Amino acid sequence: MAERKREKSWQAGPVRIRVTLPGEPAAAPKERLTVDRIVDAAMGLMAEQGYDAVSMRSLAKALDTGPASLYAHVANKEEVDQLVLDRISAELVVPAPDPEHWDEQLRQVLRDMLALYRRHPGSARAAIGMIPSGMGALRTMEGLLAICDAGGISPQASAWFCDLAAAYVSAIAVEEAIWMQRANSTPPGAEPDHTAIDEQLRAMMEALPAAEFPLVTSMAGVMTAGDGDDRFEFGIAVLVAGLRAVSDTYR
Amino acid sequence: MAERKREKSWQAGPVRIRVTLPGEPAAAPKERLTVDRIVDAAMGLMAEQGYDAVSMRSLAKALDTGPASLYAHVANKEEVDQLVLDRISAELVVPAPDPEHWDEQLRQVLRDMLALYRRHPGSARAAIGMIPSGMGALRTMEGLLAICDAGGISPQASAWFCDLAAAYVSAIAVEEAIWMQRANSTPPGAEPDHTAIDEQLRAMMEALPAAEFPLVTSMAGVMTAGDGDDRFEFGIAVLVAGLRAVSDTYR
DNA sequence: ACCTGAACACCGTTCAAGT
DNA sequence: ACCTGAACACCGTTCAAGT
Repeated sequence: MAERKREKSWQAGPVRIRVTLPGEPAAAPKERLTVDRIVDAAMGLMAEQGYDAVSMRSLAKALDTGPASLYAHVANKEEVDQLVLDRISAELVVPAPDPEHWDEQLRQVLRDMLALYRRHPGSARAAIGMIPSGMGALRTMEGLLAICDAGGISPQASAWFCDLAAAYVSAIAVEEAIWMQRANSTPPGAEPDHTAIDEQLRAMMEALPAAEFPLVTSMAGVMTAGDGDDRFEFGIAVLVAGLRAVSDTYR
Repeated sequence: MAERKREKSWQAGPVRIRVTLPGEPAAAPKERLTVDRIVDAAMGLMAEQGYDAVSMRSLAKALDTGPASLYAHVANKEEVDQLVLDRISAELVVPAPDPEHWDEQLRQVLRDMLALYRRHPGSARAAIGMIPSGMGALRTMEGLLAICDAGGISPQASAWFCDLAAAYVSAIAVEEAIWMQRANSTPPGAEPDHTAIDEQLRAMMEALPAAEFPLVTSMAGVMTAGDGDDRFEFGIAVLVAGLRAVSDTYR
């Protein structure tokens, strides 16, 4: 880690020569703080220890300074979150629209969005309540609109669908992130262990008074069936089928 | 407030007689701490100042004790959130299923869920990542399953739809709550001022390079159209129509 | 059994001072 | 222009001590 820092400091910027006197321990030539380095550190902390581990103070420590130094480069923690999301969303590629397969394309983009959140554990938590105004998010929107258009979906329905889909995917991602953190000692990044929690949940539902909860008790199995992917696949199937069904009434 | 406390302390529990010596200032006879009073205080703080204003410390201050005292009645902050949600969810009434109007009934329950979150500002934030295991949430599930069943929806689709719907509604509610808090000085509780934010967002989209963002720029108007209710109405229309369309493939 | 004060290990943000 | 130390006003939780 410290090794990588030193390398970079030789690559970037004007060369800074440092004379190390014989006895003196080779003090790490402190690299200048930049927005990019702050974002790098934030993503690293998130990936390793989850969203809650990212604070202005932990960030500063990771960058080997005090928290106050960060404020010369970012306005506040919210801006850090925004920047992290911008960086991440650049990874998503939306395919050119194919009118024959617009619905499968739509579902695939939603799958890719969830995969993106999963690939960057903690990022979903940062996305809560964020208005997606970064270039990456806008590119994704443009792509989604193009696919909807190719599918003959009305503009109003397409536009609102972007909202709906983003809300759904991020909600699922946040849920997963929190479960993972709760089922602790699991390293963040892996998919949450649905089966373990579901087993408990199922037992709880079955133990409910059948008179008051006839359906929940009898359907406990089906309610806790499937892993995260199964449920997500159902979710995006509902969304896209619903969009098709509703499109004409929102012209 | 101190007045109300004194009243209650005379009503409930064994009578406690307090002799006040002439010169002594009439010290408020401190009411015993209970889980209910903690939940009351939490809901009050949330309603008045939003979710972030509820901390174990602010809660303790509102109850006129130190934070440590709370831990005799609740395990931690998460349990407080859980208890608040349990309390709130008891307010939701799910109608008896009417096979003729199952889809409208479903949409109405989702509307009521959002209304519930709005009526208790901050509650949506508490719901993030919470597994709905309280009695209120389970009753709501039972009701939703009954309506789906009346509509001929397959059990697997019904079960997963409960998840999907809950995720969507709470995501919207959280979004609204955060926007409201950001558009500060607005008292929590009212609907967020969509028009103001959307005007800005629309201008931003229209200012984008048209070559790279042909659809976003040309559809800026339609993308920012409608208030929260319009968008939510679209969302639940998509959800319910999608459920109908997809039901048979999930048997 | 319930409550308390004090402490521990944290937060985000600001600001005067340094280089 | 950029960085720093120190401070301000907070967090959740624990724990020994009191009643």
